[in-house]
Amino acid sequence: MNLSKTYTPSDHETKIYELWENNHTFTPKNRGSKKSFSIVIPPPNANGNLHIGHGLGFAVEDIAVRYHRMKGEASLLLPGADHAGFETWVVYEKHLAAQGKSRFDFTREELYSQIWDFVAQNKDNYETQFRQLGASVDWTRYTYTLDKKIVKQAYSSFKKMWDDGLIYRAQKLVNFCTYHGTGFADIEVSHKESKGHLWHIRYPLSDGSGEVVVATTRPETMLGDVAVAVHPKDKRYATFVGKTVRLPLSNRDIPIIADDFVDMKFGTGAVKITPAHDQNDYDMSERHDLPRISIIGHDGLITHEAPEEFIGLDVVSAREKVVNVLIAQNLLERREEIVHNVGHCYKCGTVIEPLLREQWFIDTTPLAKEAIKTLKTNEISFHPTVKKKQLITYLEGLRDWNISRQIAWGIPIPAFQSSQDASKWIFDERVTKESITVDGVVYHRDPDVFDTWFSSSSWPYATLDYPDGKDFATFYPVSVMETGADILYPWVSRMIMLGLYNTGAIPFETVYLHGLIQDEHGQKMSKSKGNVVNPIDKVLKFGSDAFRMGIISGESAGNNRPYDESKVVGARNFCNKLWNIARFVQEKIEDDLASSEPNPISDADHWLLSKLQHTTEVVTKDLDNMRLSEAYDTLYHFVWDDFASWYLEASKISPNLSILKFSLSSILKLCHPFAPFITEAIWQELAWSDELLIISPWPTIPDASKPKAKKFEDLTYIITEIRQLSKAMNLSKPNIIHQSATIEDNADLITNLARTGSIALTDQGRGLKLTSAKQHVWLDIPDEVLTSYSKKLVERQQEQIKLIANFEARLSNKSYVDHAPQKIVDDTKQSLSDAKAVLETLEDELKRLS
RNA sequence: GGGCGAUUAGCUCAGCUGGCUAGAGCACCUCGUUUACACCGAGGGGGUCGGGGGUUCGAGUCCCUCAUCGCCCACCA
Repeated sequence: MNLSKTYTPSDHETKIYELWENNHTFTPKNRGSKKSFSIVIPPPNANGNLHIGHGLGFAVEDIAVRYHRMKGEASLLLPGADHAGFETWVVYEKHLAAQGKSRFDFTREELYSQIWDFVAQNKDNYETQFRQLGASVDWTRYTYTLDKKIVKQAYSSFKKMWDDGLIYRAQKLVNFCTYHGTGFADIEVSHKESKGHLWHIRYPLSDGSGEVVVATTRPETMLGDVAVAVHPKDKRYATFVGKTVRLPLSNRDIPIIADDFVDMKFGTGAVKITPAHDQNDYDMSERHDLPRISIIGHDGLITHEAPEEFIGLDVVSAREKVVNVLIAQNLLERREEIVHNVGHCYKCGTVIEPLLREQWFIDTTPLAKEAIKTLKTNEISFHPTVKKKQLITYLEGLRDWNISRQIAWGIPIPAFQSSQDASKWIFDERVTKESITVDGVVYHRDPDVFDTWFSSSSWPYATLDYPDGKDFATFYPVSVMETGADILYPWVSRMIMLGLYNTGAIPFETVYLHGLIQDEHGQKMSKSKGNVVNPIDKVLKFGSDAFRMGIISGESAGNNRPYDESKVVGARNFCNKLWNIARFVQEKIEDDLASSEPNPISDADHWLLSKLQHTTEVVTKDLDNMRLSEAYDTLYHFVWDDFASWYLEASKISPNLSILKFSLSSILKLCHPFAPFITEAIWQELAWSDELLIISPWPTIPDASKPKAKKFEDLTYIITEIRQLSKAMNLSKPNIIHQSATIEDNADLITNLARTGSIALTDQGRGLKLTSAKQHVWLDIPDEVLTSYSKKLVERQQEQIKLIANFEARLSNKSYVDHAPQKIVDDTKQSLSDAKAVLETLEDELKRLS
């Protein structure tokens, strides 16, 4: 074996990943075992590069899967890629624009196939990045969201809902982006506070007996007004209800109606009603049976429904012109500045227009009801728990889901419209045909595609070959759904609804939501701000293991967190520590290939074994509960502080090869889920190891002698105190005298670790007595030297006095002694007597000095 | 307008069901070439856990309230 001084990740990572892959270690084994563990990866956009959120997500997922794999469970991490309908569409449109073209230059089929190729070009890139991050995904089960089985599932979900009457087609208001030319679900609209105006416009009564002043933020929509509404109890307008006003500009007579919805306190208390361009007004039109006049088209321009002079204007120009005409006719009473919420397209920022359009909708009421019921019975656990409550609240207020999208890139909706009766639609999967003939009637294909979230709602079981696949039987429900907290509503909620609806079972047992990684200043990362941290850059710079440990360090479910490179650096250093620990152990063991069971002899051996046992228990429990950061922290300190700083140092005096071997092996196993590459790289170098670390069993640690472990523990306190005192008094190799067999037995150890001079037994103590352990140990120093330390002694004396007062007060409180658990009271008594002993020692020394 | 979260060392954060004489990493200070590691070793300084009130023998941890910051949802024209 020949390990270099520092660990160089790039020398190993590619080779190690190939080693795992070539040995098919990612494909689940032990299918017959009682337990299985599965995670299906939230498929990243096949077209894009992985971002830091994926880096975090994969780290969490891969740690969990590697742990369960080592526990001997059939473990699956299923990789995938998302065609990401709208997201990719946006990218491709930019790509077209760069070539001076647009979507209007091609047919839908042409676009679809062009984008297919465009995405395929990036596939290699994408898979390379998965490998660089060390994700132990089973490539044989790689699934693309446009794979046949996923499309098939989308169609069968659609058909089932159609048959169950949950799918309906209706002309309703749709959130429409006029730039991208497509509608969105409510949840995809991004609301932003914007400055605007509230315009007060005079609407004269048709009979000339007066006027009603309405207040609106969108004067141009008055071209589509069909009524004016007031509150039924509003005395100001009581006599107006039932009359009509002559709508300015359009010169139509429209009724004044009464409706509870109107807020008397807002504006003038009179609202103009434009059902085709406002959700509230639409709802009111349903209640009062009002017509709907669309005056803004899907192109964002004023339609022919409007008066001649406005036709073809965009919304902004139309607004300006309407206002000018109103001013000219003296119909504008005043203008008020206000701040209100306006919906925007989350991609391009265009103001979303609510427009009338025929779309496919899912009646979500029964689906949400089932989901809420399931959530309330705690069948699915959440990290963090608070998200479940939020999800229930969201589902309780859910509106029907518009699943039609007017883009070319996506799964075509398998529905055809009758050429004879526009209201008649049939389900048919022959979507590659523009029209089909059924029973002599010609039907035309719906040109729209599904909302991507609709097909991805079935991801947990469609990937596992629902309903008949072996994987479905073994791995469903998925053990952990790990994803970003930001897609709780659009994705997680729908997977639960659709999973229950389609399979009759929960889609996953646990939801783990990670927060957003922000830049180092807590700002959201975005390309436009130029503050994006590329995970692959960090992998190349610090190593894959360092990146993943750095990124999960401090991770707590659901919390957003700034990227902290110092954690990655710390993790890189930790990797190097592991490397050098291995070098040291290998050097001691040399070619001793005899495999031997751990055979603890010295106090240090017992101490190390008991620490290792405790660490293993804690780490196992934390991993079971997805407390990854805590597990990592525990391991880090065990490896660095207990094993390297104490045990290895002690081993320099008298090495126990069996314990060195056993503990290094155990450490590599425990660290493997967190740092897969370096642990495997070391494992492959070890003379005594066999097989592959990735599939070796999770460690079990034998019991050690508690009293012996305690003896070493005391030694660590004594050594630390000697170091402290030496430093404080600037001593070089102080001599030690004592009356302790433990010290006698471990004199060499103390000499080396505490850098002391001679160590000798004594009848009579002198110098400075140590206070950290029960053994009688003195630093053999003259009183003159001790005097220099007296100030510190007084400080320590004061501390002890305070402590003692504290403990005594507690123990003299009868309520405390009566109510607190016995163990707590005993501990306090122990602490008190310890503190008193320390104080006594300190006071003796001070007395002598004075 | 509703809902949720956060506020602990200079920075980023742990602290799960109340027992803490409050922790970690980084940063900072001092010393150190002891043959695994300077991506290191040893030692050290630094916090009245946002303010106020309450429950309790005991509160960073539970409750109320205020303040500040953040996120999400919502149809105030």
